[in-house]
Parts: sequence; C-alpha cells; structure tokens
Amino acid sequence: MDRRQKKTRQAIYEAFTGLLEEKTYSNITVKDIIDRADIGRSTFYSHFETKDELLKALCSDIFDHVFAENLTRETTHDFSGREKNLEDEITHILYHLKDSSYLKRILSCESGEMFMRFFKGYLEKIFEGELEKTKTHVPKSYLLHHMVCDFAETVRWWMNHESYSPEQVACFFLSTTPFQ
Amino acid sequence: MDRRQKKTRQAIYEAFTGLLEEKTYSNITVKDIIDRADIGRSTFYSHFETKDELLKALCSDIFDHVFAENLTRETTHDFSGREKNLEDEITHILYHLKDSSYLKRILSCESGEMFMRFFKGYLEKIFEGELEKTKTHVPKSYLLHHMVCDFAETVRWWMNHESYSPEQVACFFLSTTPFQ
DNA sequence: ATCATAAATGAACAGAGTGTTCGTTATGTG
DNA sequence: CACATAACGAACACTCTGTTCATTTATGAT
Repeated sequence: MDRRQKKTRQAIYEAFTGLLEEKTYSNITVKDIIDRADIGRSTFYSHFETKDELLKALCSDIFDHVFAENLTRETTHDFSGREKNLEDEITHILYHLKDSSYLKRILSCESGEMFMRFFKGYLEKIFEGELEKTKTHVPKSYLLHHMVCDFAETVRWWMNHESYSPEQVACFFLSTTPFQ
Repeated sequence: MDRRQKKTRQAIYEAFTGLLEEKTYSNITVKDIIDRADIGRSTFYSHFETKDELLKALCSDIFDHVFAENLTRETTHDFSGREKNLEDEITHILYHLKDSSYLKRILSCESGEMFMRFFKGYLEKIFEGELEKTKTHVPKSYLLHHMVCDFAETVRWWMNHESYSPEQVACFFLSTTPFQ
C-alpha cells in the first residue's frame, strides 16, 4: 500500500475516533472529519464511500485483529474439558480488545450501537459451537442471543471499568451464564 | 388537547413508525415523515424540535404506559418472598410491552438502539432495588448493567419470537439470572 | 350560532452538508 | 529520472434543515 494512502487513512481514523469522543456519531459530518484530518474532500471519498463505510472499515480492522486466531484455530480440548476452553478463549479475546486503542472511543458513544451490531455478528460464530454442546430447557435461539448480547455488553461495561483484568472479567461473565 | 393536535401527532407517529419498518432511523428525513403524514413542514416543527425529539417522545409514551404502575407501586412481599415478586413484576411488564403496537416497529431496526437506551434507563430503577438484596461476588455495577441489558435484550428477542407468552419469557429471563 | 383562539398551511428563505467532477500539483515507486 | 497514482481544491447540483410569516381553517367556550 502506498505510503500516502496509509498516512491519509490513518489521519482519517484518528480524526474520526477523536471526534467520536466529542460528539455523537450522527452529529459528525464528513466535513468535520476532513477538516480535522486536514485532507481534501475528494480524498476522503476516494477512500470511503460514506461515513458509515468508514465506521464499518474501522470495526472490521479491530475485529479482524481480535478474532483472526479464534475463528480459525482448531478447537482442541484440554484436560478439564469444554468449559476451561471457553474461559481461555474469552480471556484471550478480552486481552486483544484491551489492546485496541480505538475500541474505547468507539464504544463510549452512540456509534457504540453500530459497533455492537458488528461485534455480535462475530460473537455468534463463536458461541454457536459452544451452544450445541449445551443442554437446556430454554430455546437455543434465546440462549444464543442471550450469550452474544451478554458478552458484548460485558465488554462495553468493562471499557468503563478498566480496573479489572481480562481474567476477572471473563470470570464475571461466566458466573452469569447458564453453562457449567 | 385540541382534536387537531391529537390528529396531527397521531399522523406523525404512524408515519414515523411506518417508515422505521422500511428504512433505518438515520436514513429517515423529516421530509419523509411529513410527506407520509401529509402535513406541512411548519406543522411538524411546531410539534417536535427535531427527529430525535420525536423518537424520545414516542419512547416516553410507551414507557410511561408500561412503567407507570411498577415505579410507584408499593413493593409488597407475598408468601414466597422476593423472587416471586420479581417474576410477577417482570411478567407484568411483559404484558404491557406486548400491548404496544409501536414497540415492535421501533425495536426491529437501527433506532432500536436509541430506544434501548431509554428502556435501560427505566429498567435500572427497577433492578437497583432488587440488587441491593442480593449477595454476590461480582461487582454490583457489573450485575446491574448485566441485568438491565439482559432484560432489554430479552424483550428485543421476544419481539422476533412472539410465539412465546409473557410467562414463558419471564421464565427464560430468570433462568439465566444469578438470582435464586 | 357566534367569535376569539389556536392550529395547520404553504411558500420562501438562508445555511449546511452531500457526493461528484476534473484539471492541477505533489509524492512515492521502479 | 520518469511514470503512475494519490492528494488537492474549487466548483457543481442536489437535498435536507430549521425558521419565518401571512393566510386559511378548525375548535371549544359562551
């Protein structure tokens, strides 16, 4: 990728996430972004079709980084079985999320809702497998929705209570799940 | 309230919620609303300052109806104690939500996120009291956030699986909470 | 039924943002 | 160096916003 493109893209991301700390997503205009990023109008549109596409691209960047290993990795079982695997996996994801400098900015505002939707999409893939192994008297559809939302919301809560470690948060999360 | 005002307000609500079924909240313009409601531009603005205020007003209408009794009612304890009360209260709220014709339209789209924020605000008041009586090893802040999101998301799920009764949904919800 | 009150109307307005175009300039790459 | 390509910036038509105001219409109280 051309050095100029990288620089421009970076400037847009910085400007955008910076603005997200100051105003809501819907109140941010393309004009705001290009003014802060100090780039030309046509340059912005040569990178992203719309503001929404920008947000999507940013989310994808974060998720691809976080979930790259988890989605491809062989689901090996260790001595203590399934549950231990899930806790490890969750802790692992939380460590990755902790590293993302953009995540907190994105989650702590209205655009968090859009992020959450993408986030939940990825999470479904992870929990679906877990759910198949679980016996329950409530509908699977309910349980999957519950797990996905629960985890995503746990992360959102965590971003406002960063004093806790990934291990602690994983523990909090699992203590309220119907898995055992 | 003047008959004309009521009629206009109703037309706006109808147009707005109808549009919500077709496009996302942010893609709906004031122009869309007044065209469908068949009212003048200035009439809209004499009722609501902005599109956001319209959504807020609509949410308030729904909530005031649903929570009016719950928030003021004396928290009497029956024979089986606290837990039974909570289940009753939840079932009761679910019955009210089931009656709202606008709720499904609002929840099944992007603006659902905005609705959810208002919704959660009300729910916090309800669960805060419940939480005080609960002993737990996870932070209260986490548990409150968890309960509130969990319930709101349960309702959202329910709107897409209406085959279940309020009693059943209350049961699903309580089966995944750390209360006992 | 009358009449003052209040609501709805519609046209017009400035202002702001959008998304596109295109010729020019500058910056990396081979 | 020379070529390719990215960024620039000015201009464009377009849409939406939120406000104003003079006019018409409906309402509720008497």
